[in-house]
Amino acid sequence: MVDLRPTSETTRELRAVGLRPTRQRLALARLLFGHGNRHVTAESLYDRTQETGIKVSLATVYNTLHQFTSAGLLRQVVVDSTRSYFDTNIEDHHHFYFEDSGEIADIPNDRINSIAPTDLPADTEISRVDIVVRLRGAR
Amino acid sequence: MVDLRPTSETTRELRAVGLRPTRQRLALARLLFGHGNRHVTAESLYDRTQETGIKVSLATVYNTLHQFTSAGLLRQVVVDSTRSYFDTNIEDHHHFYFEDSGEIADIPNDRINSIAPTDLPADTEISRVDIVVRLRGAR
DNA sequence: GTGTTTGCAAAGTGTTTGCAATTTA
DNA sequence: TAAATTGCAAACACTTTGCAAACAC
Repeated sequence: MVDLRPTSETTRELRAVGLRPTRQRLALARLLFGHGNRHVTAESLYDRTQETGIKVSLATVYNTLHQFTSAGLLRQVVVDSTRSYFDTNIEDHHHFYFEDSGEIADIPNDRINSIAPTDLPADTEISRVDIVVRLRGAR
Repeated sequence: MVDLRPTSETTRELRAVGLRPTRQRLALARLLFGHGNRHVTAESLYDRTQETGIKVSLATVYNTLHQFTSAGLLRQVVVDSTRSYFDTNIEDHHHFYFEDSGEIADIPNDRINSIAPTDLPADTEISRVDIVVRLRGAR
């Protein structure tokens, strides 16, 4: 017998990457992917769930962010050695980091990803090139 | 009366940046600056003090690394959101990060530091541009 | 029903801090 | 001796984990 229940877009996307579409994962996915590119920390995402009335624990937010990252739905951004940032934009691009506020933003019209150092150490391959333009001042 | 005690190079350098040349700071400075460029974490530097028989606490290693950084003798490198790395090379340059081992190395013949995004957000100025080439494989 | 996921609280990791004792100048 | 520095242990911030209860299929 075929399952005829309505299946949302998000439900399908989670299934597509092998994750059960649980209530918590669906809610987090909608927060993350429903409104353009986002840069979040576990804490900031958890805060949004609380404001929105979503019932989920902080531990589950951490776990879910990592599961989404492993599944290729998110990318982790390293700019600060005290917090982990996650980016919903998984395309090749780089970041501004606002030192004063701790915020992150994608560098628009990013033309600097053609960097490919030729002299790599023996037996290594590039996993990724991260460029962070650290800014002082507004925002 | 003039102080005629022998004053080492390191002693003078510490005084020059306004830090009292204490036994601990001298020993750490010698470990850090005595043998070419180094990339250390507080823990790795502390381990070296223990091997070398230098008596210093881990808290002092942390404090000293930050004091040296504020004084411009070290540069902090962000590559991993769990550990803080410090680099004795304070010139403008970038890094390889060996994901497998957690090690850092300067990118040799670094010709990629001329990146200066033109479209900066309003009222900001560049504090620094960090480029990390993340590698998988050997080392 | 069976295996997966969740939530909680406890444990973990790297780092910072308060303060008395020590050292430097 | 006055001020700066150290070491210790306790506190901290962020993150991960163990396990029983809840959930998805």
